[in-house]
Order: sequence, then C-alpha cells, then structure tokens
Amino acid sequence: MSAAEHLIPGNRFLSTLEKTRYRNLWPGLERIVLDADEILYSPGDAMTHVYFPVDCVVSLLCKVDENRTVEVAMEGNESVVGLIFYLGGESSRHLSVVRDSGAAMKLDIGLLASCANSAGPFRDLLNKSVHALVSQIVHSGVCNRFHGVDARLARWLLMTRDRTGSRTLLATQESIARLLGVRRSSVTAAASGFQLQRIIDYRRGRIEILDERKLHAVCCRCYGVIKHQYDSFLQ
Amino acid sequence: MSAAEHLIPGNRFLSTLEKTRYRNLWPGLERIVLDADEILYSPGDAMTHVYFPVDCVVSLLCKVDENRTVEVAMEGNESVVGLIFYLGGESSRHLSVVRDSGAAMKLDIGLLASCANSAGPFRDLLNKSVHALVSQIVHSGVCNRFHGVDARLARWLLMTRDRTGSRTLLATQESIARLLGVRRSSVTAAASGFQLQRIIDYRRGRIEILDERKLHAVCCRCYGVIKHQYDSFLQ
DNA sequence: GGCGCTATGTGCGCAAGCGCGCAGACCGCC
DNA sequence: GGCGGTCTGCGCGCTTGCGCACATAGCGCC
Repeated sequence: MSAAEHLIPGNRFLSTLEKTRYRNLWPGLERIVLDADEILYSPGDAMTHVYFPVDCVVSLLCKVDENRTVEVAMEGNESVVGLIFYLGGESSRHLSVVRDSGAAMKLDIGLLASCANSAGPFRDLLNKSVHALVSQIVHSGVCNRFHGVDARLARWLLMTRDRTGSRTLLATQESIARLLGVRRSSVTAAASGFQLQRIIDYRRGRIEILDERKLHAVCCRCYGVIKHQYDSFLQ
Repeated sequence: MSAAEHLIPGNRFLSTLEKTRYRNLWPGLERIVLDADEILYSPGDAMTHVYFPVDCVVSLLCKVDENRTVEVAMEGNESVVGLIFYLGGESSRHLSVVRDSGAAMKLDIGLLASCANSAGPFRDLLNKSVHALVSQIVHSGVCNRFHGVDARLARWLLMTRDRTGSRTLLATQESIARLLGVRRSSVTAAASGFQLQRIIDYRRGRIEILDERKLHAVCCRCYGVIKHQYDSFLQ
C-alpha cells in the first residue's frame, strides 16, 4: 500500500496536492501518531520536520506571562504544522503543542525545502497555507479581544470539531480556559448555559456537541471567516 | 543618481539586501510619496505592487464590525508592504491603509515574483520578513487582549516613532482610539497621565515624545519582542 | 477679532470579566 | 465500598473599560 492511499482521507493539504499529480513529497512522508501534550516546536529549537495532521490537533501558543500561555491558532487536518515558522530560518520562535492526540504525516524539512525550491503546485499550496494561517491568527486575535466568552467558546468547539472530525471532544473547562486566556469559571458559566440550551453535553473532560446549528448561532462570524480561508483552496 | 543611492538610508529591507550585492530588483524600484489615508490594498482587489516604506507608516487593518476597524500590524521602513498577502494569490484579503504620509519605493509584483522565484538572499529576506510580520501580528493580538490601555498606547507610540524616525507624531486621540480598538476617552485618560508625568506632550493631533525612557518603562514587553524580531535580521 | 469646527476633558451608570476561595460532584482505583 | 484526586458550580468584591453625553479649549479662517 502506497503512502498515497493512506492519506487520501487524511490531511486536506496532501489530498489537495495529490490532485495535481505532484508526487515528489511522498517517498519522504512517514505516518506517525502524536501524543497529547507533545511539544513539536519550542522557541529556539532547531526544526527538523513538519507535520501534516490527519486527526490530531496542534495548538500554536504564545506566552503572555509566567502563568499564562494562550492559543493563537489551531492546526489540524487543513494545515502544515511548522511551515510558517520554518520560513524565517532553521529554528522556531514559537511554541507548538499537540492538544489532541492522533495520526499525522511527518516530513523532513530538508525535503520540504528542496521541493519548495522550485515553482509549482506544492509551493503555491504552501504559500496559500501561510496566508490562511495568518488570517486565522489575525481573526483569532480580534475575536479574543472583542467577542464574549460564549462566542469564543462556540468558535473553539466548532473549530476543534472540524479538525478532529468528531462530535465528542476531550477537554476540561480548565484546559479550555487556559487556551482562551480566561478564567475557568467564565468557561463554566458559558458551558453551563450551552448545556441548559441542549447545545452541548459534558462531563469531566468530555464534551459532546448535541446541536451544531445552535452552536453556529451563538458563534461569531470569525468562525466562518477563518474556515472560508481554508475551504477556498483546499479540497 | 542611481536608485541605490536613494534607498541606503531609507528602507531597512532594501538596505540589508544591498549588502548582499543583490541588485536584480533595483531597475524596477520607483520612489514615490504615499499620502495619508491612501488605501494600498482592499479585500478582493488585485495586487499590482508592493511597497518598501522609507518614512511613511502603513496600517494593516481588520474589520471587527460595521463601525470598528482595528490595527493588527504596523508597517514602516522595516517592512515590505503587501508581501504577505500576495502569497496566497493575486488578490488581497486584507486592508492596508497609509497612516502617516511619506516616501516609499514601489515595485511591480511581477518583478518581485520572478526575483523570488529562485533561491537566494532576496527570497531569504522575504521569508524572514513574513516571519517577523507574523510575530508582530501574534504579539499585537495578545497585547491587545491582555494589557491595559496605558501599556498599549506606549507601545503604539514607540513603534510609530521607530518607523517614522521622528519624536513628533501626527495623530489625534480619536484616531489612535480607533486603531487600538478602545474608546477615545480611554486614550484621553492614558494620554493625560503621560502628559502629567512629562512623558509626552500633545496638542490637537500633534504628539511629542519627551521622555523615551519613561515610555519604555510604562510599555509592556511586547514592544521589545516585536522589535527584536526585525532587528535580528535587518541592518 | 470673532465664528465654527474639531480635539480634548470629564462624568455617569453599566456590563464583562478577574482573582480568589470553597463546596459539591463525579470517577477511577485499591 | 470507601478514599482521593480532579473536575465543576458558585459567590464575593473589585477593576477595567464601555457607551453615552456634554462642557471646554485650541486653531484655522474669513
């Protein structure tokens, strides 16, 4: 079984690339499993690989102060993790951590660089991915600044759902609060409200989305804007 | 007089590029003056040029709602305006507006693309510029979310100062408030405090920085983090 | 010199969210 | 079955910043 057959239902970047019949990358792709809380890149670390998530979710984090580290972007099956911070040199300046464990394709950064070296569908897709991630970062920042906790929690749930492909998410209110940069009790309040409206159901670190339509209604437009950026060029 | 002689004391990207003896770009560079409030890119517009600011300042803006549009990044002599949003295709998805009028070098995007097509110092610098801008966007977002108006105003003043090269800035409290995404009276309060401490002096749209050291003390670390990203690879 | 526009100063009530602390509830495990 | 750790519910006072409105002051212009 070739690498291609593995990844068709997996990472959307690779699926899209496949349609262009571009195959230089495939011999270098290795399927692995990423565990939760695994640190992919840490500021100053040499970057040796990039990752194409299949059903894991990776958080791009930014340290605020000694006890706060917030999520500035969420990467999953639509993304190439590590790409953007590879641009500036061999080392990362940012922190990427696996939030939900799952499968991913791993690629040596040397092969990535040599394939990206010449113009073509691969480089085009990489550029568009950078663009989309930047848009996500912009809109996350704006959303976190101007929208209430309810809307942000809804966006977070929907974005996570899209990336794992599952209506059931594993996350405590405490962990969500850390990522959103709010108090745990603010998440409790929002989540309790959602529970009452039968939008979600949860118990001890397990959240189930019951009514996606209502979730969209609570959510701000940021979700749609971010999603559209990816959908516009990915399969 | 060649283009080179013009730009040595001007745009830091071009100055840094000049040291590598890379000169393919120069025939295409045209010195122009950008006026305040000029819109360089608007969502959906075709992008035909990029700009290397000399002493003008360009705001990258994001629309929040009908009556709010906030600044997500500030670009000046350290930057290549338009680069990042050119990556994803021929049209911009974001809004770039000239905030402070001044000189800039203008370059056709076709020439940019053909020069960036082959590996070399130019492409390296472009990549690092993208990286630095992304870092700026990340830290602006975090700063706007977690830090008080005082610290953010101080950061904004220092960043603008760095880009214009002048201790005197032209901006009303109203315009600053719109960019920071806060009420005008919040800016008034912060600015009045600074005035009392003899950090700045202002009158009707004209702000003078009196004591840069004190301004640094009020400011959060975000300023230094963002600045370091650029200083680490630019002359 | 006076008019008018625009920039700045200030006050008020209000809402969201913070930091803290504690109580209760759930679940795994021995 | 009982214990302990973790996750969730909730209450308290407090700070920051919002939205609005109105008063004053500086500056350009005729």
